[in-house]
Amino acid sequence: MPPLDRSLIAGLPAFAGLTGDQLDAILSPARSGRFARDAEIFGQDEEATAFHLLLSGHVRVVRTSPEGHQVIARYIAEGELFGIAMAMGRTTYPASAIAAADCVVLTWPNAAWPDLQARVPAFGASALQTIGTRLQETQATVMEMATEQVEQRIARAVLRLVQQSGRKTPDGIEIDFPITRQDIAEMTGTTLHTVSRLLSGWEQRGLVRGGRQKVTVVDPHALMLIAENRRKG
Amino acid sequence: MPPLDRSLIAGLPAFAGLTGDQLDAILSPARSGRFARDAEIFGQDEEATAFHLLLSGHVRVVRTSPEGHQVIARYIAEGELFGIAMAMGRTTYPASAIAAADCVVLTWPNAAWPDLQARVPAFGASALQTIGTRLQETQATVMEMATEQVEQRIARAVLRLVQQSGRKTPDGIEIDFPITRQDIAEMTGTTLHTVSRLLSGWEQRGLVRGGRQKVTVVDPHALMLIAENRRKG
DNA sequence: GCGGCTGTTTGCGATCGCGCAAAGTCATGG
DNA sequence: CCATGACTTTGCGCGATCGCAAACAGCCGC
Repeated sequence: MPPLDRSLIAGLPAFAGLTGDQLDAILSPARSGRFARDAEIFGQDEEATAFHLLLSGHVRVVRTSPEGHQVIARYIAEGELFGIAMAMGRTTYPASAIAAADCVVLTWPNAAWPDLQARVPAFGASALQTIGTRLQETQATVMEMATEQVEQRIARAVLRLVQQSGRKTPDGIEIDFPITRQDIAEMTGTTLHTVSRLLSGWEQRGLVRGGRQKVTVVDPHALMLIAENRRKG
Repeated sequence: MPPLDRSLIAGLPAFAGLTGDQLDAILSPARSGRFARDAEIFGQDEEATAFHLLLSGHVRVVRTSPEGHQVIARYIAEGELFGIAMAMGRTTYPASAIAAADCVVLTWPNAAWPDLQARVPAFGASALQTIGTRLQETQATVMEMATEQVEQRIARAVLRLVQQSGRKTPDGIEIDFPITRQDIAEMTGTTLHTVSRLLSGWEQRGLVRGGRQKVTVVDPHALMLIAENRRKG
């Protein structure tokens, strides 16, 4: 494996303020790998042998129920840790991680964790914070699913995607990795039919532009209004 | 404040295998407090100044949306940590904690965290694991809300409550703190009317026995069947 | 350039669960 | 012992969303 350069991670918020030595300590047990789109980085219920950081690309974290239903727990953006099941005492991954686009991933064997945490305490803190933030976000998702209409949830999901991975185009802001209606349905707990219908409606009203595996937001403000549109309560 | 005795926490799984000195180190910055039923232990969006451990009683963790909707994120059982927002870098509590029954709570000021973690590394690991487990559970909740019918979700919620806080009675296993239909609705993302209807139905079929702020499970196995009853997929 | 595949759109009927409304019923305090 | 309030039950109608089915459309490889 080639030696990894600290410039790979020096700019990441997770490692802000670390010394060069610390960066090297972090990188020395790491390996980097490439994953083509749709490749599985790790699978649900597989033995959790490593944890990961996404250098470039997009990763979809998917949970599959015993009945075969899939739910997209989240998309991982560049610079984020993922697959840190082991940090919380699990021996298997609770979800699968799929490359939503071509990816470059840093991987550490779990065995490196104690030493890393000892040598770079900020790394452990970063992991704790990552998990904590996700807990928050996941609970926010629960609230949405409990209290909001499908249209609001989809609006929120699209806005989140655009915010996380938006790319400006002449038409508006588009999500810069391929995403299907089915994917959006699996993020919001609905069906691709309903997503398609809603998006079509928005497109007719000029809020978004659709396309094959593509969504472009033309009028984010209008989407925000839809997301906030209270009904119950 | 009275000196706290290590026997308070010596038996808790979170502190298994610690020495007496470590237990004392953990307890020395802690204070204990009592909360009557329905008292607020901390409130959502309040400044997070402390973290807590439930010694006895039951605590309900509630999130309220800007529109005023309430969702019960979880019930805290005896021996569990809660309100550890600060560990993940937050300055305010993301939810309220209400005593669902009379409670005894240990409280540590946030300032004690770094020292504790240094002196008793297992304490930090315990916190990380607690958060990790909750993330798992919360994601499981998202899956349920995305893929299951209301009846299944209620069955699951009741089973979880019974498992966590069940008490045997001649009639069956009852939840050993007061819980309303409204509470169950807020756990499962539905309305108290629907919960009431479903529970009435179950009662007629002899699966449960209802009562004012009380649910007794007569036939857990049948409830499990309902919970697993696949429909979609 | 042409299948064939994958993803998208749309119609329609069924239904689950909600919202509203009103009537019980149990516990508590005066 | 009764009044009061909190909790629960139940009926009814409606609407959002699903499930099924079928037609369409962009993209890839041959």
